[in-house]
Formats: sequence, C-alpha cells, structure tokens
Amino acid sequence: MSSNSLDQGYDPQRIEDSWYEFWEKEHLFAAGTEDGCNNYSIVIPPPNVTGVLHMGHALNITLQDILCRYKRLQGENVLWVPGTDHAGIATQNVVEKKLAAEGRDRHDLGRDKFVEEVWEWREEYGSAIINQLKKIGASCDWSRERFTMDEGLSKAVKKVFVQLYEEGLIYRGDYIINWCPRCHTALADLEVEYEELEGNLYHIKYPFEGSSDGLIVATTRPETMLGDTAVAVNPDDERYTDLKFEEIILPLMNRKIPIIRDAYVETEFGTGALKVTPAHDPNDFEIGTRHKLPNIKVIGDDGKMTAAAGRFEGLDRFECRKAVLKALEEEGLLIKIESNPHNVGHCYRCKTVVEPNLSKQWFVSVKPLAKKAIEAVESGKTKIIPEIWTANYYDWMYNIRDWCISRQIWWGHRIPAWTCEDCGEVIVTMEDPDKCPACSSEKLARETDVLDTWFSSALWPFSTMGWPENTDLLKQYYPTSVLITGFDILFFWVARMMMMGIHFMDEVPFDDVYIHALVRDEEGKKMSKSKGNVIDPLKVIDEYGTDAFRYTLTAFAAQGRDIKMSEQRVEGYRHFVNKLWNVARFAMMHFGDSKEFSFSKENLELSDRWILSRLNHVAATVKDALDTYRFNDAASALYKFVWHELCDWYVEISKPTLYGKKGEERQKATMGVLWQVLRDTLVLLHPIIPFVTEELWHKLPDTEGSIMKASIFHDGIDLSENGRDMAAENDMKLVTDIISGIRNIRGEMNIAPSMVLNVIIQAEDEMVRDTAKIHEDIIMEIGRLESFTIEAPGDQPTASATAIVEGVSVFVSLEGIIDFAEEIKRLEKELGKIAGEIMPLAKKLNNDGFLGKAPADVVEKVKEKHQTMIEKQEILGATIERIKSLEKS
RNA sequence: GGGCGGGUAGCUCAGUUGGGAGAGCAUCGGCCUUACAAGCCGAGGGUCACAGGUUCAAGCCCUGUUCCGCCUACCA
Repeated sequence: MSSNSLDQGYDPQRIEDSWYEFWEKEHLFAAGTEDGCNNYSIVIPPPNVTGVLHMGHALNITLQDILCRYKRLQGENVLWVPGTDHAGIATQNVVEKKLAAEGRDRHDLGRDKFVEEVWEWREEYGSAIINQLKKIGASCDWSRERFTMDEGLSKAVKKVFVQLYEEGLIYRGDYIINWCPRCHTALADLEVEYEELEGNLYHIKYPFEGSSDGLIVATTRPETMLGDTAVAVNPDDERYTDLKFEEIILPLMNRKIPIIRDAYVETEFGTGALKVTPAHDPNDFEIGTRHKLPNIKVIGDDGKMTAAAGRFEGLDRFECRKAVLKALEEEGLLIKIESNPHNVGHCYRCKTVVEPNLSKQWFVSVKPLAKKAIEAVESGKTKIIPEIWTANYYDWMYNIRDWCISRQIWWGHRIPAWTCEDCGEVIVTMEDPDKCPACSSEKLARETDVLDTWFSSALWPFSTMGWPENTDLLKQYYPTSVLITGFDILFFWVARMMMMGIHFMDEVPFDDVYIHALVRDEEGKKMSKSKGNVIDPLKVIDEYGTDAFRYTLTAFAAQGRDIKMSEQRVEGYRHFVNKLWNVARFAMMHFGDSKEFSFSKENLELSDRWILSRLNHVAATVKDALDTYRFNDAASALYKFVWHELCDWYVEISKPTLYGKKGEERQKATMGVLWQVLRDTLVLLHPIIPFVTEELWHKLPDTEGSIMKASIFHDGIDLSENGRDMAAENDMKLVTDIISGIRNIRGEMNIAPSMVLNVIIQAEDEMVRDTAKIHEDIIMEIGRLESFTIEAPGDQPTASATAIVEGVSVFVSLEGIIDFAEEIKRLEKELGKIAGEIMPLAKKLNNDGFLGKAPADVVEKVKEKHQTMIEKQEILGATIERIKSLEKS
C-alpha cells in the first residue's frame, strides 16, 4: 500500500478487513485516559448472544460509531463499551432446540448440566454477532467487552437484588401474571404481544338453584368457567336490584358460587353479568381480591387442565374449550355464539398464546423508582431526542405497574433467595447462607427462578464499568454521554436503566438518549423472517462495501422517520465512494513524487479561495449537524460538497493550472490547496466512511499514521464565519453563472461540446465587468470558448443565442447555424418562466400591508429580486423582438 | 377506546425560530472532454392530502376532514 497511484475503481473488499485489523493492532479504539480532555462515553445496546446482525443493529452501530470517531477526531477521550446480552428465554429456546435435534431434553440433563451446555453453546456461537459488528466498522474498545452473565455483572445483579429487597422494593407474592405454557415461564406485561384474532363470544346460562332461570354470562374463553368462583353484576344495575338469589350454580361443575356486586362490571355489555375467574384473568383477580373469593386454578403451567377441572383434567386448554362447549350444548346452556374478534396475547419469544395465570412470583415495586426517572427527564438532566419521545416516556412511566422479574427457566441470574424448610424464613443475601438465621436449620432451599434478562441489562451503563467497585472507569466515564437505540426498547430497557442508574448511582445513566428510526423494507414493512423481506446487512456489505452501506444508513437517518431500505439506494452511495476514490486518484496523479504541500495566500486563484471557503463552510455544517444528532444533514452536506463543488467545479477549473499552463508557482499553490482540501475532506468523511478514508489517507503524501489521529477537526479548520471568503464566493457565483448560461445554450441548441464558441457578455455594472475580465481564462476554458468579449450594454450582437444571468447578458454567437424560430421559442419559454416569477414579487410590492409590516431587510430583498427580474424580462423581450425583425429581413 | 407520526416531483425522501419549493434515483436530449460511462453536460416534471382560519406573508402556526403507519388499553 505504498504506491502513490490508485486503481481505477474502488474495491472495498480488498482493504476493509485489513484496516480493521490495523486499527485494533494499533489500539486506536482503546478508551482514552488523558487529563484535561472531555470524556465521552457510550455503552452499546448489547445484542443477544443468539443474534445475527440485522438492519437495526447496522443502523444503531453505525450511528454510535460515527459519534465515537467524530469525538476522537475532536481530541476527546472516548469510551465505547461493547458486549452481549445473555437473553434468557431466547437463548434457552435455541439450546433446547439444538438438544431436541439431538434427541435430548433439558430435563434429562438436569439444571446444572443444561446450564453448562448453554455456556458451551455461547463459547462456540456467541462471538458471531461480535464479528459482525466489526464488519460494520464498530470502533468499540474490545478490551472492555462484557457479557451480562460475566462474574462482575452477576455480582452487580446480586447486589442490586439484595439491596432492593432490603429496601422493600422487591417482594414476592401470588399474583396473576402472563404465563407462556411453551417456555414454561412467567412473562412481564411488556413481553406480551397482542394480536387481533378471530374469536367467538360464548353466551352461557348459569342457572339459579332449583330453577330453569338463570343469569347469562358471556366469555371468550369458556374453559376458564371451570375455575369460576363468582358471578358479578353492577350494583347499580336495576335489572338485578331485586334479585332474590344470592347464589348460582356453576354448570358442569355443579358448584354453588355467590352472586356478587362490583362496579367494575359494565351494564351495557352482554346481559350485564360477568363470570369471575380470579385464577385466570387479571381483572377477575382484582375483583376476587376485593370480595375475598377463592382462587381455583384449572389450567396448569403446562397448558393442560388440572385436577380442579374435574372430568376435564388432563385436556389441553384448547381441547378443553371444545369439550366444555360440547357439554354445555348438551345441557342446553350454550345460548348463543357471537363472532368476536379480539386481542389475544402472545409470548414475544415463541408466539404461543399466553395464559393469565396465578402464581408465586417476584416483583419490583417500580413506582418510587419511576418517580425519580420522570423527574430526571423533566428537569432536563437527561434529554430525549427527538423530543417527541418524551411524551411516550412520561406516559409509560406515569402508568407503570409492578415489574414481574422472576422467570421459571434455567438460563439466567439465579435469584439469591433461600427458604428455610423448617421455619419458612426467607433469606435474601449476597453470600450463599449455610444455615437459617432464624432457626439455625441447615435445610435451606434455594429459589429456582432466575431473573428477567432486562433486570441485568438495566444495570448495563454502570455494571459494565465495574460497579459495585468504585472503579476509575466509573469515575471518568459515568454518566455516559449518550445512549443510542431504537424506540422499540424505550420501555424495556431505557426506562429501566434510568430507574436503576438513578437509584444506585445517584446519577442519571446518560445525558442524552437518541432514539433512531426503524429500518423497514422497500414497502415500509417491518422486516421479519416470516415475511421473507429481510435484507441481510452482511450481503449488502459484501456486494457494495461497508462504507457505501454506512453512508446509505446515515443519509437516511433523518429524525422521526423510518428508513426504507433497498439495495438500489446503497448502489447510489457506492457511486459516491467511488467518486471520492477517483478525485483522490486524480489528485495523486498530479502530486507525483511531491512530499510537501504549502501555499501562500498571494498565489491563490479565485477557485482556490472559493474551495477553501466552501471547505470551512461544510466543516462547520458537519460539526453542527453531528453535535445535534442530525446525521443525515452531515451526510448530505458532505455529499454535495465533494461531488458538486470539489469535483464538478474546483477540479475542472484547476486542471489547466495543475497541468502547468499557468506557471510553476500557481501550479504549486493549487496543488497545495487541492492537497489540503482533500486531506480535510477525508477527515470530515471519516466518521461516516472509515475504511476508504483510512486507505486514501495512507495513499495521500505528507500524512502520518492513522486518519483516526488527525487533528484538523479541533485545530485545523476555522469553523467560524472568519473561515469564509465571501468575496470569493460571490465572484465565483458570477463565473459559474456565466458558464452555466453558456452550457445551457449548448444543451438546448444541441451544440456539440467539441465546438468552440464565441461569446459576448454585456453588463451594466463595471465591477461585474471587471470581475468577469479577471476570470475570463476560467470562463473560456470551462465554457470552451474561442473568444470572450466583455462590453457595457449596447447593441446586441446578431445571430446569437442569449442567456440572461444575474446582471449579465450572455450572447453565444451562432453565425450561420442559428435557427431563429427555435431560438425565439426557447427565449419565449424563458420569458414565460420569468413572468411567473415576477408575479408574486409584484403582488407583494403592491401590497401596503407588506411594505408596512414586513421587516425592512425582507422588503429590500424582494425589491432587489423584482428589479433584476424586470431587467431580465426587458432584455429578453428586446432580444426576441430583434430576432423577429432579423428573421423577417 | 386513548395517544403519536406521516401524506411535498413518477419513486424514496430533505425542508431547524413563517419571508425566493429542494436532493437522490428514474425519465428525456447530447457527449468515450487526458480522475471517474459507477462518468460528464443539459432538460422536463410539484394546487406541498382536502377544507377553513390566523398573518402583510403559510409546506411550516391553529381548527376540522380524510387516508396510511405505529404505539398503547382490563369491555368479559
């Protein structure tokens, strides 16, 4: 990689892996420890160990990487902590599937052996996702990689659990929870996904004792009736105020159950009578608690009916539904079946229909924690960006319910609680106890449940930095600067980190939370395996290169809108990367063996001053955009600068100079400018496209080491207005306007580019004429002219095509080849356009309200604009008249 | 049921205190001009969803309507 010439096209495959190795070898991702610098830190949203890289990760990682690389270029200490999440249920499912394929079962193995198997699985496959993050270019400090089941993080989990228990914020009790009969575990409310399913509403008659009359109740889940312990009506329901029965017969079970009155019951629904099954419905459970009803659990944890279901024992819950309906029908108690589509909860991991079920679980009482987490956002200690998400955050936090944290699986952090088998004492402690503190019995049974995976992820921002030890890392880098994540885990994760961070660190876990878009498919649908519309990021990288892919994600990462991904778009940005490659190639050809690049301001041409001014402008734009998480603005500003300013104008204008046509001194100066602009542009682009910029940095003469160590961002570019050269920008505009006018005529009149032209311009303003004169060489070269004449307005040249640009009439002589009719048509079209532009301006100027109330500078601008348009119109009109008269003669 | 976001060129989308409607892709015409045909030059194309309102001035602010998407909720 030492040659100073570049291949004709950019080939990402050839260089990406080796640059990544280079960065790692040089420890360029290692967290800085310099004194006196800003400290910037991010913790990665840990992907599941079971995971494979998807578009969401790709976007998430790219944005974090951009910020980290950007901050490093600004000379800050940067810590980006990587790691993975043990993903309890998901991982257990994967390993169980693997066992099943081998004809084995976790119950055959037993708990310890099974957990060993999972660790082995993790050793073997857990690094896959990490390697994929590296493919994206993630500049994490890999020496600090963490796993939620690591020893240190496990200690943090224990400590948090014990403390919360001692503070009374963790409790255990019998409550209705969401039960997944397939995963065989409780789920938190958040872990249930609702989906509208076709279903029926069954109307069932519960008879009064010794009567053929009764109450008709309606239910979507008839099998739960076996566990009914009451029928409820609204106390204000007039139909039932005089009811003479206190009890009713539960059909099929022939059990007498009370008729109770509870305001929860809606009088309008059905017959106004509600069957109450406290063990299998959250609302019924609350009613049951209020009325001290017994709980009868008829559906077991395996989804089969229990002994309490009488003759239905052992049936699967859905089989039982059929059997119950058949039995009711036979007894003439099934009154009506109505179609009733309704929401049914599914396990977010395995999509099985969840069953509300009564069981003993551990809960976190989150209200007090949520309160502080709300305050932190209200006070602005933590800022959520885009701000629109704060409303969502508040809404959830205000309505938060206790968090069920116990899971009946084997893979995860085992709850540090023991029960004394002799006296029933519950012991919660960091160190495994050997005897009961109450009765000294040694018969202690350890809690078999593990904790919700999100319990450990909630500690991630500080547990990864070594908490509960008070490490240097924590002191330097906590709280983190920003958390970057998708809105889908705002509640699961962000909110919980906020609560835990504030409670245990006494400080918010992050200054900013940046919520990014979801990546969808071309049609805006969520990508999912079952839909088959998943685009594999690794395949995209393979085909187009990581840089092109990253640029695409960045350019489309506008705040508040989802990203629709298609390969065609990536292709467009591959062209951009290639364009960059080629402009570097062009520059390198001219640099040859030169080793030094310097220029003095006196030797600069207009285009040199202009491009330096534009460079400063784009640098300021990029800084401003990245500082405010407007990634797409940074990407598009750089795109425009590189392609449409640097390549389209500066390089083209500089060619004669670079080829030595204007003397050695000028040539050296322009080379110096080109070198500096290229160098600085690479640095500005590096956060977005790290690979190609590193490659080009090394090819570029007079650069040292890695581009990651470049300092131009903090001491090389003047980002203030002083960095601009407005005189150069204005003059350049005149030059490019004139050239565009000429090109327009070429295009419209189908004049071959090879044909050189004779052009006369007329301008009223002497300064304009002078400026044009000074830069006539540029105009002649780029406009491909044979002659260029500058005049004050006077007689218009005959047989020419005309273009009117700001304050200048451009006449392209077309002696002998002009088609007058065509030219008149063209000019009239132009005249029509101008008339369209004048109209709204004139309207404003005729409006006293506007003149009186609009700010003076706005009025002035409109007046000026109007004036130039009128002038343009007059010249065009005169030109048309003249050609018409020529045509006649 | 409640809440939020969106509707701008054929397509995908920008448009930051209200003050001249933009980009990329696609389309059409012309070019192998010594970095790049993954390129260069030029052109066409929009009642900014609809209806009102505020204002001298509205894509942008307010009200209503409509369509799409998402989140959330205990009507059995």
